Amino acid sequence: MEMTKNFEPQAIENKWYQHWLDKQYFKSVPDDREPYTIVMPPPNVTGVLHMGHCLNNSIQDILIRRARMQGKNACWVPGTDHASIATEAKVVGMLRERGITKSSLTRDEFLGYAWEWKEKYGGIILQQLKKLGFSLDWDRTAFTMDKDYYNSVIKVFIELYKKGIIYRGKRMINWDVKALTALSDEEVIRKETKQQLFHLQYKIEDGGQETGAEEYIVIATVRPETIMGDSAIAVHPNDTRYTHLHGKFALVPLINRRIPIITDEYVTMEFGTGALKVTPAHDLNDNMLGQKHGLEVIDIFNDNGTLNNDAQIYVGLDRFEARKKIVVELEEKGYLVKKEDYTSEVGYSERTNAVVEPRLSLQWWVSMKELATPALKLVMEEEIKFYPPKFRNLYRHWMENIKDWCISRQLWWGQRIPAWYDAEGNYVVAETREDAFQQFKNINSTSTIEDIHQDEDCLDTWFSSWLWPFEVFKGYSDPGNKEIKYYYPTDTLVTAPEIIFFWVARMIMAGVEFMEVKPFQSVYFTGIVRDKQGRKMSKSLGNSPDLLGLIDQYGADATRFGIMIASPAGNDILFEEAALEQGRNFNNKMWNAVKLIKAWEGRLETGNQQHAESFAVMWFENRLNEVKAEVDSMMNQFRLSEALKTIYSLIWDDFCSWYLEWVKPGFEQPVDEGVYKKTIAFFAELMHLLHPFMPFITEEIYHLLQERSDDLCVKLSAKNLSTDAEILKKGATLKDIITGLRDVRNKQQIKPKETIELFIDTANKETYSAIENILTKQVNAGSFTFTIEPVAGTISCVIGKDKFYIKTGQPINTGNQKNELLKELDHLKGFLISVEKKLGNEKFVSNAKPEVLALEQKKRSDAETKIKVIEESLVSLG
RNA sequence: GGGAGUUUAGCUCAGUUGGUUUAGAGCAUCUGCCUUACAAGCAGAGGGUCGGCGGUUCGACCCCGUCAACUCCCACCA
Repeated sequence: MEMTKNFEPQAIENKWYQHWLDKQYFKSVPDDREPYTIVMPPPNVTGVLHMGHCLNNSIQDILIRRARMQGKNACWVPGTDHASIATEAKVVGMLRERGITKSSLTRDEFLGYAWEWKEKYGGIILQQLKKLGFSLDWDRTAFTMDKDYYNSVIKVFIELYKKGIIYRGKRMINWDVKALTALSDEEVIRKETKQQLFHLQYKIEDGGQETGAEEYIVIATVRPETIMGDSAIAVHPNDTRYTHLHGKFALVPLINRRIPIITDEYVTMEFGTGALKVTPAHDLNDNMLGQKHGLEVIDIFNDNGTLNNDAQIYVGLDRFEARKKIVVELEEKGYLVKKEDYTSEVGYSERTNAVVEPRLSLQWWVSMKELATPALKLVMEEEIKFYPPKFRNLYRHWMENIKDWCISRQLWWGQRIPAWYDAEGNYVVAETREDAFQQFKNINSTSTIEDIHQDEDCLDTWFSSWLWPFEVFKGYSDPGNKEIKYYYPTDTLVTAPEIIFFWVARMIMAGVEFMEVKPFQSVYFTGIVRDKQGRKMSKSLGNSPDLLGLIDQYGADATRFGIMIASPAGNDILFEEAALEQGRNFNNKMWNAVKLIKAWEGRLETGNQQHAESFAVMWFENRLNEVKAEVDSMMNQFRLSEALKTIYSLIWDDFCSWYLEWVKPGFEQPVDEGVYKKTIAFFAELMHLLHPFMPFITEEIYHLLQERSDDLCVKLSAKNLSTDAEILKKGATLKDIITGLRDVRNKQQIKPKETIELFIDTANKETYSAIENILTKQVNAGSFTFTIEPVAGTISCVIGKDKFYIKTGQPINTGNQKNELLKELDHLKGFLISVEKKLGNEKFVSNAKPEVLALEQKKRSDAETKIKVIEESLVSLG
């Protein structure tokens, strides 16, 4: 069979992915095996594949494929999140293009369009994931708005309400005065904005009685139009400028309302005048101060940002118009003492670009304290392990300072809040209208069933995704079913640290609350994918590479390699296309190794095995086992990037550069069949080891190596075998000698094709019997002779404790050689001095552990021997 | 403002309870090779007072203190 010059991924990727699907290798059903479960963090249904997904899911696929090959029942659940805000925005945008406004539609009409949109465009990302070879159980594809899932979210709401954990309350939220909706913090964009800071003076009530002059206190504000909502003026308790005013009252300009002067350490003395006007209805911090000091809350705005009756003046005027007018009036009446330019961050609505108005509003909340306590404990006691562990601190800090969770959103796309209101404004929480009606009757409401209406708002997306690890197995909607009992708790959650609070923490809470068991054993936090300059990849910077284009160009395996090789757990990864090139080159390396081995097929012989070949086979077998154990240990610690590097080096260096060169026959020479079979077996094992990282090429090579009826994808790992340290050491020595002699050849500028005569002065002749043939082949030596004295007219060098003499046809550059030896001698002498210093130190000798002492002594004697050998060589050089 | 983390070769990172030859890898660089698997390759090499200073110790990349630089998270200084 003819193999292409280089590996061509496109040709084989679709073939194998389809084959794996046809064979249902990714499908999981409960059985007797140990389960290994991962639930994929559901991407937004509107999402398209980017680097973050590639990294995240590559890691999951590596874990899942490895578990599958270890004989576990691997189950990886795909799915998407309805992403209420993002999706609703997309649908609104789509409607706008068609000339339809959301406000012209009924809720049902809008949802009709939304579902239509979801069916058409949603889940593109899932198709894209297939391109990367991810072994997800597609039959399990879940969606947070699936019927059962939706119902579970509603039932969870009702359950928590009944437990008193969910409540309705008036709190500060971000209000969009154009869209007339609350916004989540994520939808608020902060922008540096040029403003003016106004210094206003408030008259002190009964101030300046001693002097007879009127007394004022000056505050600084960027929002003079809100003074009518002021409830206090706050100063720092230690601010001596205002000590005499503690406990007094001031009068709000223009409306002359009497407000107290309070003290609070929150006030920064250095800022502005050190006096702060407190407007609890229109500023989050002021609201906090208001609650603390029991201040009145005066809301002076309507929903649309105009002033209401409580403002008393400028009623009906827009807030910014009112600002202009009130500044003029304040100035005219002498209240404005100073005006300065000032830049600060102002929040704008992501969708309407309106300046966000902090506003008190009735919303639904989840009380977090009682949910957080057990969830914190699980992580602190390492019942749930975090990788890397530094995130435990972050988690603890947040959980200990947790705030209640606002879960209502003024959106239609999502689970509709199951709260019902009667004509009198009473409310109940119920799954259905009928149920709600019954409850109203019980509280003697006079409303008819037609009078009552459901809450218009829907729930925060995270209020559905926090159920993900168990509800994908219907753990809540069908408690105790076979699947939830088998798959839950899941094994590893792989996610970004950015959503540790939004999602990870809440899943832990939900797991404990509703399943009474933690949702996963461990959490692996990935890094953030950055560009070469360390910038976060983002749409606006335009620095996100075209992932699908890269896959086309380099292949899925190379893409996976490129992103995994540079991503230690929890560290950000700097993405470079060069890493993908490295992956592509690695593919070619393996591809060409297959070509080499396949070329031997026609010239197999039996009973021709050389000493050298059997050493090579023995050595590689041990080396392979050694690395397999290392890889296992790294994988168990989630050191995936290191594991991949280790496998890469095993294949490229140990297998291709050393082993294959050692067993490679000369031109048109026969190959021993035993060696050939062993080589095929090694290669297959290497593919097995690499498969979780690079599934396509490994499966392809596995089948190219020999006709098979099985597939690598589901091939079970063999037990790890023990290794023979002696053979490994001998192999390492052999490598050192070969490298050392090649170095001499290079430095002496001996042409690669020129053969040399090699003489060896060694105390361990028997060591060389096994490796002699390999050695001569690898350094292109025409002869190999033992000697016990220097050989005249040769280049000498010392490797380990053995001396080598190289005879060549070329004239010898003794100067070069001498310099090399002197350099080496210098290094050794310096080293010896440091060791002797240590051994000459009485305290070291008496304190160090015996094995450390013995080691130092060995270092000394080794160094002494080497120095002696080099000095002899120098003497013979003259 | 609070908290956490990072600082080791030109770049990206390893370095596992302080002692395993005066620090390792990949990429990049340099030198020599179109050697019958692979030039997207082969062979070899160079390159680091482990951020600064101080301390503990017989011994510090590793432990402690301090300073500096950078990063992230939380917190809407009006």
